[in-house]
Amino acid sequence: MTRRSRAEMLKETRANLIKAARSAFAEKGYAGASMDDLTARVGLTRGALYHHFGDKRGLLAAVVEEIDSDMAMQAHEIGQRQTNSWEALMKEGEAYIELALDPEIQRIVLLDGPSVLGDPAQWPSQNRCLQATMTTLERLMDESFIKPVDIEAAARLLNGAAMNAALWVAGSDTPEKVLGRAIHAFRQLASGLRISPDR
Amino acid sequence: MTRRSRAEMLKETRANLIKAARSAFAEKGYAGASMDDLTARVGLTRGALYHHFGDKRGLLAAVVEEIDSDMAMQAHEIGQRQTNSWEALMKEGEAYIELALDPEIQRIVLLDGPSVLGDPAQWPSQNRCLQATMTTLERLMDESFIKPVDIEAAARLLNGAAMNAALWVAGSDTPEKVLGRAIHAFRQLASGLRISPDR
DNA sequence: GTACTAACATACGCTTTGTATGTGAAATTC
DNA sequence: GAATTTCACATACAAAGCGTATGTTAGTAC
Repeated sequence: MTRRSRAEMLKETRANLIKAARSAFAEKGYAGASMDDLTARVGLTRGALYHHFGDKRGLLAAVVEEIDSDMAMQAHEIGQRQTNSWEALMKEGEAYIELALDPEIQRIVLLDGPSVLGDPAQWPSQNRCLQATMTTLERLMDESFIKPVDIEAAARLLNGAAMNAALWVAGSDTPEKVLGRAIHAFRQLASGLRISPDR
Repeated sequence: MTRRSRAEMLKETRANLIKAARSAFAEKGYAGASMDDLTARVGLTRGALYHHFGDKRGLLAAVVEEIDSDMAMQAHEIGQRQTNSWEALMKEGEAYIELALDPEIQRIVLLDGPSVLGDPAQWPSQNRCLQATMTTLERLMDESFIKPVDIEAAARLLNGAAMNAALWVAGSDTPEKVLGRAIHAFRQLASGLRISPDR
């Protein structure tokens, strides 16, 4: 029998709303997205939304959490594929920059997110991207690849640089070209953390 | 006679509106600030606002331009006070971080600005902070203090790092302590651009 | 002094948000 | 297995805010 349990339907509704919100927020921006339209598009009304997420902000928080999680996973996985620890950090940073080329991520996480939810570093999702970078940095320090740095501070600045680079790339007329320049500069900056003054 | 010319009154009205907007946006955030309240506080109605700035966004743009200008001036001036070119860049960066501790700058320029007006680097004000950093970097390159880097790319990432650091500092429980950590990390990252592998 | 324009004020409609209340079906209790 | 509670929504309502269209008044040009 195709009968779905109540819990299953609940999860599906939540997922549907979040999915719709992702595209709506990405297209119209947070302020421009109408909750009536959003919910109607998945065959519901605002009643469902306020039941599940409390308010419009709550929905954005859920969306951001999901995207943030995705980003951290992908970037960290790419980093893990590297054998060289230093390259792992570099590729991870590059991955953030490239991931942020996605308009959805741009608009929702980089632009509207901070405005509505405040400093990303203090999001309930604890900014998994930051966590991932910190983990990588710790490993580098253990292996004496980098100077004894303040891990959190370094991770924050590195991430900030990467995110800003992403905005730059995405906003440019020739993203492909600018991407290369951004990545190169990222590597140069990061090299400031290394022990051996890289080549 | 205390008679003011028409042009003077116009300028004064604009200035009054911008001033009121600065505090209103800083306090309530862009979305939360009511244009009715805002204009009433300086003895006007929304009519004046829409006449001078077109719409709410236009007012924010004007406010951001003013603040951005102030920031760049102050930071650059601090940089110019240094005799050592490298220290100039460092102090300039530190100045940005410290300036951004001002809640007004935080909320308006770092959080709401990008959300409403888009990527700061593409603001009509051309982001004077970025321009200032680029100027300083160029000088450093001429004097062979730093490697031959992509000036724009380096400036963008540096600024991004600084701004992110500022958010971190401001959001922390012990801003004074965190400020030191942020500045130190900033210097370490920036050293990646130097030719001599600083001490 | 007449015509025009700049600098506002007033009035209105539309959209949107949040909340308060209703409802039916499933789950629980006994 | 009937009664009751609870969940997952829908509906209705009130309030606020934005933008626009339309006055209105004071200065300016000629």
